[in-house]
Amino acid sequence: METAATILHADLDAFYASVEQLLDPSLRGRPIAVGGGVVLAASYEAKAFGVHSGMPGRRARQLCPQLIFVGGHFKDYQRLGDAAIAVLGDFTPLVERISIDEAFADVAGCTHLFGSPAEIANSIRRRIKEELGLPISIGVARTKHLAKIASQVAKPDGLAVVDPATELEFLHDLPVELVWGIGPVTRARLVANGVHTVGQLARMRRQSLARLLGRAAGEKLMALAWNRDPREIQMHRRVQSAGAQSALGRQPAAQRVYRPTLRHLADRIATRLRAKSRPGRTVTVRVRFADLRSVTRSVTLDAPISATSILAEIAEQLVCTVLADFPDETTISLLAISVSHLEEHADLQLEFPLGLEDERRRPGTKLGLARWQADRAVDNIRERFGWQAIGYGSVALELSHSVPDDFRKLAEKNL
DNA sequence: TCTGGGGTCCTAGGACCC
DNA sequence: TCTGGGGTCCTAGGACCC
Repeated sequence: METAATILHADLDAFYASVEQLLDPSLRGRPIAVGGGVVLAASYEAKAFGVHSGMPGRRARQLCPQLIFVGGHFKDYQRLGDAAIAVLGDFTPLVERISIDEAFADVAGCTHLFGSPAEIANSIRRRIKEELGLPISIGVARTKHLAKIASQVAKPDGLAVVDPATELEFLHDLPVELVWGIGPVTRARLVANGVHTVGQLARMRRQSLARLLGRAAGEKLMALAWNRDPREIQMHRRVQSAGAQSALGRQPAAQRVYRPTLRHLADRIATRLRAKSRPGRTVTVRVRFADLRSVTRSVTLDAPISATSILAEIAEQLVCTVLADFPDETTISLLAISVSHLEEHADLQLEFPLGLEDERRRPGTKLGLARWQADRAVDNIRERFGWQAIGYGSVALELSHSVPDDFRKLAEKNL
């Protein structure tokens, strides 16, 4: 007996743009883009002109002269995104949120209460439309992978249910790039080998696929092409890393440029790590040069850290090694810091000896305890008076950013 | 004319240990 | 002297996703 199709994938349509059109009715039916220097989201009317997220604002205006740019109501995005996901939670606790506007749910255990999966999906869509005023597309299938594909096929504002009896016919007619994990590079490789559809992918020989894409990737894609997706709904996922980055345009590779930027990035990351008591052991920096090539350097410490100044200093050392390795590169266009190997500390007190331990291994720096206390003081002041109330000495709070900090926060996952 | 910022996972080589 | 296997961790790079 085959399993029933009980996995839902729900995806709010053009989410940020839809919220803007909800808040300001004069924007409805018109091409709009959230953002300015860069497009953060585009309405369907704008997408029809080829406008998409990540696109430079100038380019978008060229493609669509009547495009309306709106600043963005980030608090409302968070509020409405949370509310939409909460509607799913009214039907089943088995909800896995993927991002602010997207989630999986397994309704196998609640069909006796609310009807078939298709009926549940319809109820969810109706409620989100009536209560929040937002369009949402839902795919229903036997696996997460196929449910996600179905929701993409259903867009905009639609429902697609894939009957297990005919799922392979449905899947095999689709273009390969709809498969999760096939991006531009992999698609190009497949197309170069005459593989355009999921069906053609499914009929490839394992050896050919492994040669083309590597063994693990090949096996994974072959499984998905036959709709063998073993992934289950995961309600609570722990995040593996926390990072921040800043595009710089074109700046000289000089300390007066990278020091304040790294301080700012380290400040943002370390504050999050301390707030969740999740210090990390591995620090990675990425330096992107003017030609968009990027280089990474990382170091894994004996003990986890979450102190702003320590993170900033390690990051600066790593950036120095990059610049020393590439002496001909005099212009940088982006700096990034990421902290991984995150540990879990129930109590921040545990980091006391670790700060001292770090001190022991890196003699000549200031006392770790003092740094820890300084961070706690800054955290406390910010908790009471806001982020801008206080900063570290050489951190440039007034750094100009192409993307507002409020938008960045939306993308942060809970540690 | 150069895509911003937050993430995940995989690969391959080398160090090191048994 | 040359040969071998297996496992873990670290590092650098790359593809992909939202």
